[in-house]
Amino acid sequence: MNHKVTIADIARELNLTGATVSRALNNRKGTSEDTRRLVQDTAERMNYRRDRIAYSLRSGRTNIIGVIIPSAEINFFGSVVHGIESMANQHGYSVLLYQSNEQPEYEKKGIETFLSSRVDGILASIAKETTEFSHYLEIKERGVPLVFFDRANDSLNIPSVVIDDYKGAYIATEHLIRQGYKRIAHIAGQQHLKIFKDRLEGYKAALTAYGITVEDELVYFGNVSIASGRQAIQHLLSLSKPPDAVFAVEDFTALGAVKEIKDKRIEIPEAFGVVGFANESFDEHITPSLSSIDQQTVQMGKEAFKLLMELIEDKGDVHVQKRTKIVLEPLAAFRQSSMRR
Amino acid sequence: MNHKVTIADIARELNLTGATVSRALNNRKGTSEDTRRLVQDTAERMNYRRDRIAYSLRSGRTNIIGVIIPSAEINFFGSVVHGIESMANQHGYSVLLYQSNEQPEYEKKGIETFLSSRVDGILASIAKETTEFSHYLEIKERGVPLVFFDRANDSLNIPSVVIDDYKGAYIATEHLIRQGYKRIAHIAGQQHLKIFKDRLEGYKAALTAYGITVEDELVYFGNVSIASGRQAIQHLLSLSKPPDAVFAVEDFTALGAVKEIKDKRIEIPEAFGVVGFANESFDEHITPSLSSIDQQTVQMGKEAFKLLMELIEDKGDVHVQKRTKIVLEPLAAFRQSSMRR
DNA sequence: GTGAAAGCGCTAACAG
DNA sequence: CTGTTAGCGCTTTCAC
Repeated sequence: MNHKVTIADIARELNLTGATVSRALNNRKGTSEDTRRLVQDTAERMNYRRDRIAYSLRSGRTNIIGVIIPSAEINFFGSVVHGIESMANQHGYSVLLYQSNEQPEYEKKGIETFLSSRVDGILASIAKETTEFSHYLEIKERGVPLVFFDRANDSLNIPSVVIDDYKGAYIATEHLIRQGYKRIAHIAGQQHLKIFKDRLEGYKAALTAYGITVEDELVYFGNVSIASGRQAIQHLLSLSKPPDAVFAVEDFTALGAVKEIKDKRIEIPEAFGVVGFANESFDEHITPSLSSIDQQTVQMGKEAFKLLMELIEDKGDVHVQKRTKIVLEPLAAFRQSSMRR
Repeated sequence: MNHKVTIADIARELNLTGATVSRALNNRKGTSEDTRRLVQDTAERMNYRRDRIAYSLRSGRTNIIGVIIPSAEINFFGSVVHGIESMANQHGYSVLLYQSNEQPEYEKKGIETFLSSRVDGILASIAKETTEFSHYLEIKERGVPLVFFDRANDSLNIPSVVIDDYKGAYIATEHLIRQGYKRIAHIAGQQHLKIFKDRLEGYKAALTAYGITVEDELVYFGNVSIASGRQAIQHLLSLSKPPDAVFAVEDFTALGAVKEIKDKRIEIPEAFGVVGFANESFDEHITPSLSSIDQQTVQMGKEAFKLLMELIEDKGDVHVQKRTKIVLEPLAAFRQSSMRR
């Protein structure tokens, strides 16, 4: 472990001063072509690497962004982080990762750490348990750019990147209609979460658009789980006029539905169609393969980073005040569970 | 955006000097109880937060570790990162995340960034395409602690945390034997990768231990994919004495095998047993659910961080030279595809 | 117990 | 075109 090479070392080596070496290394104007080359070659030879800490202290920029996700163990977020990091890397930024575990206390601690680390900007997906948002507003007050992804809160007036849940639900429902299913049910999620509410709305809108009456008894309110999907099917099939298809609010719920339908020896997709939401990796491997709606996770990460970077670079500009919301298109991922034709 | 509060601000407010404030904030000895309390209260009131950049520049410590993974999109690594970040957070460290995309060029760039950022230590899983390791050795030369997880290279003499692939394969094969299967095949992976080689060895060892002769024709060398699993089954079933069970090197291969076996109308697990490796999330949702070997991903992340932290704190100690290798126990995750009894 | 002063490594003013 | 000086915010000697 040899002593770390600093600008001063290079300066000494070449009988120059630190300032000149710094200028040469950064290709600032005011250095002769000769010295610049000389300095850069020497730096290379001595294996010099700029100290980002010192650079940051002096310049006020860290080229680091903080990212808060509920958990890296959730596929969805791993995928978004993949998009974020790829794009960040491309633009010379590093990613500091923090998990909220769905708890506001962790969120707060993460934000503390990020601010203390002087990150240039923050990307965050709000924890499920969070109901009070002052810690996010503090980021704003500190003048640090912030962008929400996936889990946003419109009332905070903070830029965000989300997907169009309403439209995704609409597409899913429309697909079932076009496949000739006559009574289409919906297994809904908790309605205090906007994404689930939007999906219910999208479902209703599609039915209405095709002249089909929305029947309350065909909407089952579950809690987003495999068990909930099973219960929903049990209930729905017990109706005097049972449905012949279901759009589930999310893939695990759809999976539960599929399992229950199979247990009841009802043929999928011939006698019963199923569509989920999220395009989980298991979708294509179960039998029958599960139709779903893709949320463009990687793209979401990329867009979120790009938006954040714009905010970082426009800082102080009037622009920053402009509320921005990027809404991504959900994509159809239809498979056996709903393809009757 | 009000001006950021510094130690100097607090000192001015209290007619003290920065040195005293710093001591008081950090509970260093040499400050009266009174001033300490006063300073801490004032800091709280003024909403002071220590600047990590300045702290790092002065102290030489960042409390940041760098983590290199192939991709955050791969479940396995998301899970390990979850373990790493949880443990790091608990110990006051932050995680800087970098994806290698399986390419050595990215690895090098990530290492550059980490060293330049003065991370206190580095955790890495080697990229598949990497065959030359000088960039990793440079970390060592720089005196920065490094620990490999999952994908390690024993010849580099660098501490690592891995799972016992040999034993996992042994357990899987033994289980099939105990379930009464008589001719057990193995779909192997590329043998230049140590993990796959170890699994083949474990398979052979289990057979031998139970007095069963290892037959070369029952070992199919595939390339780790669904398609490869299907091909393997086609080949194995065409033998004059076909197997009645298979241990696949990894879950996607096992999945391909299951699909092919089902297509051939052979009953699983009655007429044919299947065990995979990795305990992928789809395992429990396919039909029949897939038996597998769990790799303790979260635990791996936690152990890796703990080991790294020890190295960071023992730095300069003789200890550091001691080669350390933590081998985690693979866990049985047996399900329908192999449970005949 | 507190203050004064120096310095971590870098860059930006200002001179020359 | 290059050097001198100062300072980012913090901690740590060394005095008093």
